[in-house]
This record gives sequence, structure tokens and C-alpha cells, in this order.
Amino acid sequence: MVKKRAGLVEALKEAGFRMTPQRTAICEALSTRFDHPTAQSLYEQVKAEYSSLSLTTVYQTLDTLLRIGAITSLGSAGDDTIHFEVNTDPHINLACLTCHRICDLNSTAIKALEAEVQQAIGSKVLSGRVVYYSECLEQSDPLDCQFNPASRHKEGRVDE
Amino acid sequence: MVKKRAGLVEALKEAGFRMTPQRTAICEALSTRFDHPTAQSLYEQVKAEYSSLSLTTVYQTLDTLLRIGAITSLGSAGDDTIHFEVNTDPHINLACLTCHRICDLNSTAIKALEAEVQQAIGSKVLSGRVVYYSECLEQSDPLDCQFNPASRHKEGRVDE
DNA sequence: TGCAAATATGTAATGATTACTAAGAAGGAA
DNA sequence: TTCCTTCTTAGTAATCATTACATATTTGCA
Ligand SMILES: [Mn+2]
Ligand SMILES: [Mn+2]
Ligand SMILES: [Zn+2]
Ligand SMILES: [Zn+2]
Repeated sequence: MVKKRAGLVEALKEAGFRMTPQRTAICEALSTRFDHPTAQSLYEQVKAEYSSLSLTTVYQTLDTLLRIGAITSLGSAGDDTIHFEVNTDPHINLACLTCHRICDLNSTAIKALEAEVQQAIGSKVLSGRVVYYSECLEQSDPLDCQFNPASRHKEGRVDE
Repeated sequence: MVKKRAGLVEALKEAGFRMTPQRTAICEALSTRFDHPTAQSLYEQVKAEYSSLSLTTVYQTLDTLLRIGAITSLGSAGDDTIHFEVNTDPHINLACLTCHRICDLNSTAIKALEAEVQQAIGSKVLSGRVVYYSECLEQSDPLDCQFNPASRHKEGRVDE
């Protein structure tokens, strides 16, 4: 059973943005994805039941969500494409350089890390990005992306 | 007085790559930069005393250094451009979304963080990326990029 | 010195993202 | 409900960092 996050639509409303079926669908898709999707990936998913959807709209919605701080950007996972972060809890991200999926890893040390950053620069931290790159098990379900040491992908290149 | 790192040229030699004046100059430039430069930035710096240098050569050399693991990629600092990491010690990076420079921040918690990652996925971590975004003081010397809470840039957008 | 393989350069291509604009929809006022 | 203003969408074109390619040059070694 898949948990589901909430709050993206609410965040848009609170920030005074209008609600459209496109935005609702994109937020809905985002809230059920745990692989840190790209714009293209979200586009394909939502377009399936919203054939008129434009890729531009996806980019615009993501940009809006970024600006209000509802999501953040994790950058590339070896595919030169931006992956988006919906999980606002401090955590570690594990990116697979072969299948280009990113999984969350709970961490206790990350709290201390953020404390160090706060201490160093004050309270104006806008966002953070903690990603480690490796090779995961190849599994179809993002939730099973366990990054188990056994039987990884063959090789990968670390480029942005 | 500015410290200077060493080892990039040696790393290339050990990996069996040929040495050229271009590569030497690019490695030299990299080892004296503490702002996590971009390809374009390195190009401009080295081109000043190497007028025949090509931007492609800079990209190729950076890619080679990435492949042998001598440097890593930190991704964008709000400028949609790849910034490179020369400091191989585990540390936190502070990126300024206005001047797009990245400074190092020593951290003790980062050790625990990496231990968690190792534990979770084994020893095959290829590289890591720990970056926090904010606004720094505007100062010309990268080493003085202190991210002091007082008098920051006005505003910044968090996009990749 | 001579040669094969690696590298540098200049240019063209790629591709993700952004800019632009006309058409369409949301939401408040009447 | 209807109207109107403003925001949003969708389609297309433009941007620009990065990569691919083809040639000329250089390196490292015999
Ligand atoms: Mn995450
Ligand atoms: Mn650094
Ligand atoms: Zn994988
Ligand atoms: Zn700054």
C-alpha cells in the first residue's frame, strides 16, 4: 500500500494561484510519485488521461511550485534532466546513475547537518540538496528501489 | 595567502592519460579555484594565457577528470550551469543563488551522514552532492564568501 | 626520428528548458 | 447567471549549455 502526500494544491491556493484541472492533475501525480520525477516523466503520466496537456504547462506548474517552496529541485540523476523533490522532510536521496531514479533514505544525521548550516549562515536557507550517486537494483517499482549492495547495474558515469 | 590543492595532474598520469599543456593548465586553474567553477569560467581563465584553447577541450578535460573520479559535479547554483567540485574531503557546500558561487563549509555531521549511506547501499557510492542554497554577502574574493547572515542579496529563485 | 594512438580545435547538432503569443478558463462582481 | 478582468494554457519558436563529429595536431614510445 502506497502512502500519499498532500498539500500541493493547498499550497497553491494559499499562495493565491488559481486552480485548474491541469494543475490539480499535476499536483496529484506529484504527490503519488516517490521516484522524484522529471518534467517529461510527469507530462507523460498526466497526458495519458489529459490528452490536451502541454509540456509547457508542466514546466510552468513545476516552476510555480518551486517558487512557493512547495517542491524543490534535486538536479540531475546522471540523465542531464532535472528531478523534483516533493518530500519536504530532511532526508538523504540516493540516485541511480543507470536507471536515473532517486530514492529516499531516512537519516538521523541529516538533522545535525542542517543545524550546522543554520548555524553557519543564519535562518535564510532557501533549500537543500543531499544526493548520493550509485547503482541500484533494477526494479520496476520505485518503492522497491532499495539500493541493495547485491547485483547492481554494470557501470555508470557521474556527469551532471 | 591561498592554499593550493594538488593531485589532478598526477591523477591523470596514473590513469594513463597523456599530458598536454592544455590539460596541465586546466588542472592548475582548477586546483587554485575555491568557488567551484563552471566550464565557461575555467575556459575564460585559462584562455587568458592560452589563446588557442577551445571550450570543447575544457569540457573534455573536465569529463575525463570526472570519469577517473578526480573531481565531481555539484550541478547548478541557480544559473543552470554545472559547477565542479575539486575538494574531495567530505564537506557541505553553500551555494549563493545570486552570485552563483559555492563555498565550502566544514562539517562533522557529514561523516555520520556518509556512514549512513555506506550502510544503506554498501561501498559502491560513486559520488555525493551536499549543497544548501541561500544568499551570501557579495564579496569579490571567493575565500571571503562567508555566508554571513547580515546584508545578503535581495532575492533569489530556486530553480535548477 | 617515425608512427600509431590520443588529443585539441572548430563547427554543427542535440535537447532540456524558456520565451512568446493567441486562445481559453477561473473567479469575483453585479 | 453573466460579464469582465486577469491568469493560465497550449503551441511554437528561441535559447544556450553541453555533446558529437571531423580534421589537424601532438604525445609517448619504439
Ligand atoms: Mn527525496
Ligand atoms: Mn565543495
Ligand atoms: Zn537503477
Ligand atoms: Zn552571493
